[in-house]
Amino acid sequence: MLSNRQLLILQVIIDEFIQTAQPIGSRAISKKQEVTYSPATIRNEMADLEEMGYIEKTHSSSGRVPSEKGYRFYVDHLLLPFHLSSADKKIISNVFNEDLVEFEHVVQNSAKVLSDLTNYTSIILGPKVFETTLKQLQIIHLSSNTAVAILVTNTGHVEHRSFTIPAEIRASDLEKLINILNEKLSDVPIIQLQERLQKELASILDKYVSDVDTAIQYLKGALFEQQPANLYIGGITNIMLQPEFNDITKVHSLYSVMEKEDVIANVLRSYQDGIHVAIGQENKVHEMQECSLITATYSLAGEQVGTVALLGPKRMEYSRVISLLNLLSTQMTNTFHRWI
Amino acid sequence: MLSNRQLLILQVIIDEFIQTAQPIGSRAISKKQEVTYSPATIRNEMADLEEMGYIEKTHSSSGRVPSEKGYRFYVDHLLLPFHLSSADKKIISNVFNEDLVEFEHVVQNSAKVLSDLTNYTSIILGPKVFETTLKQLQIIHLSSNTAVAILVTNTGHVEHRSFTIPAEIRASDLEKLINILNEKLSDVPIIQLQERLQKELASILDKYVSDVDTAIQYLKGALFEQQPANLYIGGITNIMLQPEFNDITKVHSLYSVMEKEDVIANVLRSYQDGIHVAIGQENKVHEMQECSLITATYSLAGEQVGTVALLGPKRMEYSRVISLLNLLSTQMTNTFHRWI
DNA sequence: AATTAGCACTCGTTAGATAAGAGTGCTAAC
DNA sequence: GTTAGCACTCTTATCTAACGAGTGCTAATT
Repeated sequence: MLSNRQLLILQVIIDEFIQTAQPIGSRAISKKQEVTYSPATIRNEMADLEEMGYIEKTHSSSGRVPSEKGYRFYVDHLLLPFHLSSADKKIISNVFNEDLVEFEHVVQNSAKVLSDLTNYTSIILGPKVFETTLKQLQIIHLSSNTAVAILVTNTGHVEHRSFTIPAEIRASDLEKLINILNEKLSDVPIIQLQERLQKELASILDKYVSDVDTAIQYLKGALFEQQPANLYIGGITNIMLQPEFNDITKVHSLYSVMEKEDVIANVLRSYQDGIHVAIGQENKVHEMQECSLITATYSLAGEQVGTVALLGPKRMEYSRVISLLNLLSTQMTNTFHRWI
Repeated sequence: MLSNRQLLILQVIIDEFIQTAQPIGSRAISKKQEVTYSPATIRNEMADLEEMGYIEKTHSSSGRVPSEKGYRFYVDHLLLPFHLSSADKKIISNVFNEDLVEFEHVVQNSAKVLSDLTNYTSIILGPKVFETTLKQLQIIHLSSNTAVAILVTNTGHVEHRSFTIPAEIRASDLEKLINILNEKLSDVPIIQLQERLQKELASILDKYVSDVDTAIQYLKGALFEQQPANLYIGGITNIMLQPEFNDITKVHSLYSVMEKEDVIANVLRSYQDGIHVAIGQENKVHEMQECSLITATYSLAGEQVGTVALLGPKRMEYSRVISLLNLLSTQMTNTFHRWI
């Protein structure tokens, strides 16, 4: 469909625009080493490329700018394998060489490193606690009527909730309840906990514990209400360095949506296995339609548990970013695998 | 020093500027109900106020704008007691009527409510874990050589760290260690934990546990390294709504410093008991010198444990904000007191 | 037949000029 | 002591002209 010359010109336009954020003119293209044609020839090809929708003008006599279709084609067909510098590789692997190993910790550091390396904004969706299994459940009394419930998973993740113990539940009953639960529910996937609590265990517990319904109700309330989204955002200010975001209203609308952790978490969750690139309007969240979002998933025991993403202008360094995400998600998967 | 008329005019200028963000002219002041003088008279007084440094011109024939000295005088001498609307009061007290009581939870909600009510950015420094006491210490094994250490305080705060257990420590020793620690260290202030661990307990533990040094070393590493700052920021995008921040570079520099949690935490910690107002250059952090920061502290058992703050333009609604902070910090203190 | 040089044309950007308007300082009158 | 009046200053908005980067088209060249 596209001639080799058109491919070359499209590639040059996008590469150049990614660097400069300025419309590219025929003269500038002609001057590039790999291009051997005169500006006039290039103008003809550019007119064709524009007709096909791969590039656009900002006004009638301006140079050309990639369209979203252009970026899409570039990402799908023109991406050259990018060789990460050994410095970059080292910085990333350093994240995984720390001694105190913990999901949250690794994830947070990864977010920071990723945003520092790219000057984009990194978003990491932490492991879904639901897909891990229960290691231990504990209730620790703070005073006569308050306590904190702690849930530890096999991945070292800790969830906790404080709650007030209603007068009608006896402390000894709560103790018994927890003992039984630990015995019965150890290594059960978190996602099944609620169901198991209700269905299988109610009858058993009934024998030992009085007023089991209320107790379970409170336990559920304590443990499952308001699961936090587990989202880490790094380098959020980087977006303001991009020339396409020197308009405060654009930054404001983007930042407002970034504050809504549940919205962002849902966006990331909607991308499964592998690397995904959403360019501009391809993003469903309206406020992100001036941006590109690149996501990669990481896994634990073969099960995909989280997402690493980078948010930047449509004019992103796709090649480098994809390589970085690839490396990082692989390393995360490897590291977490070792822990089980 | 200042005549009543000058006080009145200064008050009107600042009140008006806080609302409009526009320089105030003599004509506008004269039109105010409470002012009975002609523009010419007011111009004379304004010239005097300017000479004394309370107000400034933006250019030679502009209206006047409060100087930082003016704001300082306003805050110190002209602040009228502000009557919060009952709606505001209700919104705040609702934060404390939730059932699931927990420091983090209350603090986070407070930050959100505060920024929503004011349209400024709220910053809350969570309770210093050091000033609370240990309730329980736990080690939960994840696998043969990894575990998570959990520390619960009397305030329902939970700290946790994952760590790898070195080969030279026996699991049974770790168990014994924890048992002894729980027995001996219950209700000890967290801040003293490290010291007590090292000095008083080493000898006792020595009898029961082999290679106690290594074990303690690892425990300390797991518990005390990298204490997170415990900082909650709400409504960070609100700053962009202020006309003085429609320059992207200003927003960027401010946001960059807001990302450095340790810097912000130190700033807040530097203000003790009561309400403090830092206006513009009075802020030590350079990036905040276009802003005003108002802080209030809250206490637990008579001990000040955290700080609530609002960051906005110098042109802040000081009166309302101070009332809100007062109410909120009092409520926090009361609520937390009840929990002990 | 493909490529390129040449040229008229378009449009955004910048600089300067002008006018309007808001506000001041000062003087003289009240 | 207060105020009306007026000349003056400075900002802002609008307009115009010149400039330049880049295009599209045509005709010449390879």
